[in-house]
Amino acid sequence: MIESTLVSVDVIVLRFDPDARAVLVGVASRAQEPFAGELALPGVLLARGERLRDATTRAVTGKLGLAEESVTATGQLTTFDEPSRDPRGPTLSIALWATVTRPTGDLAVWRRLDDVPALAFDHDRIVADCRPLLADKLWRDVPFTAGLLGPEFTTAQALDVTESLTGERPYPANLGRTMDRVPGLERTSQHASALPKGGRPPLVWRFSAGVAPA
Amino acid sequence: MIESTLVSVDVIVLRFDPDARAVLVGVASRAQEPFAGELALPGVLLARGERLRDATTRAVTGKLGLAEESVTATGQLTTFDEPSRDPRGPTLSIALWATVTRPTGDLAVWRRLDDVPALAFDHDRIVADCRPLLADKLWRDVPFTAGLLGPEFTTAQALDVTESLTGERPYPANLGRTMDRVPGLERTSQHASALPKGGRPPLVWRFSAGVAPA
DNA sequence: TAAATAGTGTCTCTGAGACACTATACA
DNA sequence: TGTATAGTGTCTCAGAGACACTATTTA
Repeated sequence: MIESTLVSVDVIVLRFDPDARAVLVGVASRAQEPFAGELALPGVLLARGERLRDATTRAVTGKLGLAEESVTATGQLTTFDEPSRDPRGPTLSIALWATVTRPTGDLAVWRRLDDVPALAFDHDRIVADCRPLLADKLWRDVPFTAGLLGPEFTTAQALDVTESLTGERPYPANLGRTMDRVPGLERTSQHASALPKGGRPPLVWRFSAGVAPA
Repeated sequence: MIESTLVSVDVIVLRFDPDARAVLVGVASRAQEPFAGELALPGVLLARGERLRDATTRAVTGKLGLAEESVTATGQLTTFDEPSRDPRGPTLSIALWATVTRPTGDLAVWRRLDDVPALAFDHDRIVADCRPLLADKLWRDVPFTAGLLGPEFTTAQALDVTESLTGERPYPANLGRTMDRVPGLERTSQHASALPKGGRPPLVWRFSAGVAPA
């Protein structure tokens, strides 16, 4: 019988912060060696028979201190198999994404996706390699998009999220046409509450019931 | 210490057969229980510290009986985590692709990608879920494309491969423009040898040295 | 010359990008 | 009325798709 590899699950936890007008990544200070005290992506060892989705939730709740209900969507990215990535020995790392709602009283350090600090293990590489994959999901992967933006949002917020993920801010008219083609997303005629600094109140976009997160 | 999950690697082995004018998948009859005698994708358990690339080669050589040199390119697809997928107990399955050259004296059963027979485990599902991912790689993932078609090929062969993977046969002129934009692929002015049934001899496309498989 | 195959020129349609212009709020 | 924000109409350009037409071989 072959001795099997350990499998860890490392999660890129994303959240849109309307005040910061940016997508944030949740990382946490490591409690134990190796890399104690350094920032790292939340990760756990996959238990025998455990689903990836469950391990993702376990990492987000256990390492970032978020409530289970705040996880709005999850999914796979890629697998990293460099044997020396963990000094304790060879482990496979399955990279996953999770979108979460604004947390209350969590342990996480939230940093802008375009300004992620140095992380432990090979987590810098995981973030770098997975960023294009995440950017590609926006407006194409409906659960990802709905999980990130929530059931209702304005065009300006959609612009902010797009800029955070792709690095480029599209023209509003063009983004509007992109959104018109997203299944389950509809342009409402409802106006959002007025802005603090004046200006025309924005219209609201809404994901229909089957698609929107709880 | 958490008891860790077993990780298996299941490979979708692809090869272009110019005579059949189609992309073929290599499967093999299982030698042992469970599912002894049934066809299955070549797969192995990932050893501790083993790279995915090495496990892929091991599966292709061990289960299909191909030479190591016939593997021209490999890559990741997705991970399947359904706990009941293997009756022996919960295992994670990492699906990978490999492209190979025409084998000599192998154990494999080669079937057209559009006519894959019923397979053991959840391999039907793996093939079904991964087909769109494979189709998406053609002309976009250069190692995949070069591995499948080899260093030199004709437009007609490119049409056959495209039809096998996507289900639709493009117009030659349009496919030519797609290929013009593939980095490392060049349209030569060299004619292939004349055809058995008459007709204009086709031009040859060539992958440049750094890109083409050995 | 007919049949079979290969290759090209070009029209159309769609979607991304760019930008000027219009609309609606607060001070 | 000025400033700040939001939203729209439309031009342009690139790429996908479609197709008619031309080219080169064998029988």
